[in-house]
Amino acid sequence: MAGTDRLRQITDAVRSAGRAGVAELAALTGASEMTIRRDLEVLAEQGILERYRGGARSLLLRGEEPPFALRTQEGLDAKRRIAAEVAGLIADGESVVLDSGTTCLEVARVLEHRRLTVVPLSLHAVNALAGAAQLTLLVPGGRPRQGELALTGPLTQASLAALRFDTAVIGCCGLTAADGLTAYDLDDAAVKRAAIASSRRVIAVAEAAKLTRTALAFVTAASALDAVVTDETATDEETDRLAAAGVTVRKV
Amino acid sequence: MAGTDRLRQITDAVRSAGRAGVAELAALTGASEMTIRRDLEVLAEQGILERYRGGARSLLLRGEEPPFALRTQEGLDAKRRIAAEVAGLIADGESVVLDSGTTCLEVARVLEHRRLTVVPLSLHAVNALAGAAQLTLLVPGGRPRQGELALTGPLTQASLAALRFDTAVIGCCGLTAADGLTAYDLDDAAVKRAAIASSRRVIAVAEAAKLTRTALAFVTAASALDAVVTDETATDEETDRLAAAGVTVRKV
DNA sequence: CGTAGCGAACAAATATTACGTTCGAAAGAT
DNA sequence: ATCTTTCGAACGTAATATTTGTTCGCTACG
Repeated sequence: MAGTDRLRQITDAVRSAGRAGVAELAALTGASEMTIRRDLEVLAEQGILERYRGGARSLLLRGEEPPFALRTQEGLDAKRRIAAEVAGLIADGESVVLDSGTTCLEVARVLEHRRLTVVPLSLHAVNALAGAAQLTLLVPGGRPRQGELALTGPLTQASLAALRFDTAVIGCCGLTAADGLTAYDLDDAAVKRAAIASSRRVIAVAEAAKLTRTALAFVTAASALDAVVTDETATDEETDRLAAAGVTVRKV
Repeated sequence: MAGTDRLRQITDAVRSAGRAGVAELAALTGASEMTIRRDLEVLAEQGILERYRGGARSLLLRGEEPPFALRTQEGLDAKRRIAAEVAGLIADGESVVLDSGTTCLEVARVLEHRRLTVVPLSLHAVNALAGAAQLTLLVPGGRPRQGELALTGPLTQASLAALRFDTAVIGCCGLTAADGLTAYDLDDAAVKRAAIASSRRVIAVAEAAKLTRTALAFVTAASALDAVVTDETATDEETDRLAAAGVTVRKV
């Protein structure tokens, strides 16, 4: 799909200016106005922007998390490498709780043909694993959040409380030695905590960018993590601080 | 896809004869042997048949339930009509538990844009409803059964026990006044019972063919049902008996 | 060790999707 | 109320993906 690139352009333009006109976007992308309108329709459906006559305004507040569909594409290579590394840390036969988020989705894809018990906390991962014959898939209950399809709420908490895992693979929005592992969404954070509480070992996955960020909801201190897998662009400064907190850090 | 028709032909031929050769199937369908081999590969992956050198043998035991992918297509019209009728019986704002099975999947599709709280017992229905903005989707926990993707097990039971519904829409494998509502799978039957136990009103959906069948696992007596929606090809004989048991019967 | 069947690789045909253009209708401006 | 602009449905075309057939070296089985 050549349109993906254009959708990105439109999203960026609308987000940075707050709003943009159809003609303007057509000139920017080189596509016809009709195509732009169709794109805007798609993006509006994803909740990324809001249409008005003649253009669209951004619904993405600065500082807010960009939508899932966008994040899946970003740094895909790094995510794949991280996922492969995580897969290497998990032994056959283990039971694993797999957090929501795009990085964890890549982990799901890598685990598809392994002999494991996996409990994914996002429907995206559930779908990725639904066809796997070897793997024992267990779905926790919960309310899927729009777009993200992350399961949260009392049903999720109850499901996790009823289970015990060898390993938790946890994604995050921010992770620093000082502020610990943080998330944007409070409900998500509660689920992550429940997953960690039911697990013997915790592996956090975080692209380099996240090691310099702190999000709203505190999940757990860095010292509670057993391992962090990040990508090679992470600075030693950050990773050394995590290592000092007693975490095994892997850059890939 | 023109191939769907051919897959059906192959499935039928292999099932009725027990096994069939590649050349034979190529002659039957008018396709090349290579195409037949590819088809057999697909069907083998779905667990419908088993390949051997020169052909394939059926894995579908007589009397056993055919796989999900096949059943979705069968009597689709009747299922759609039944689904529309069920949708009419449900008022906005209700909370609904929606059983697994192909007929209930059609019900899910019809409910997509309604303002309801829906708890589907199959991941197929979950996926059909995941994009719906109006609708409050709640996923029960559980272990998805291969192909069917029906959620079963203690997690499902626990999720259902924690909820109360206005309406349960229940599918079945067999439904007669004498034997009640029955299912092929014991775990499924347990989930159906739990769903019924948490619901104020129970609507059963059943194509006409099911009104003459009885499957292994007993779920509930016909008298426990509030309504049955079936298609027009159902005989009065059957529907009258159900009506006599105190069930409202709708033929569409 | 020969032969029938297999499946990878390539090529052709076909279906699907994306895109642009036109045009009648609707929204907003004057 | 009228005019202008934008919208989106409908259609045709181009690009792309999927399906199907053919060839050919390889493998399993007799």
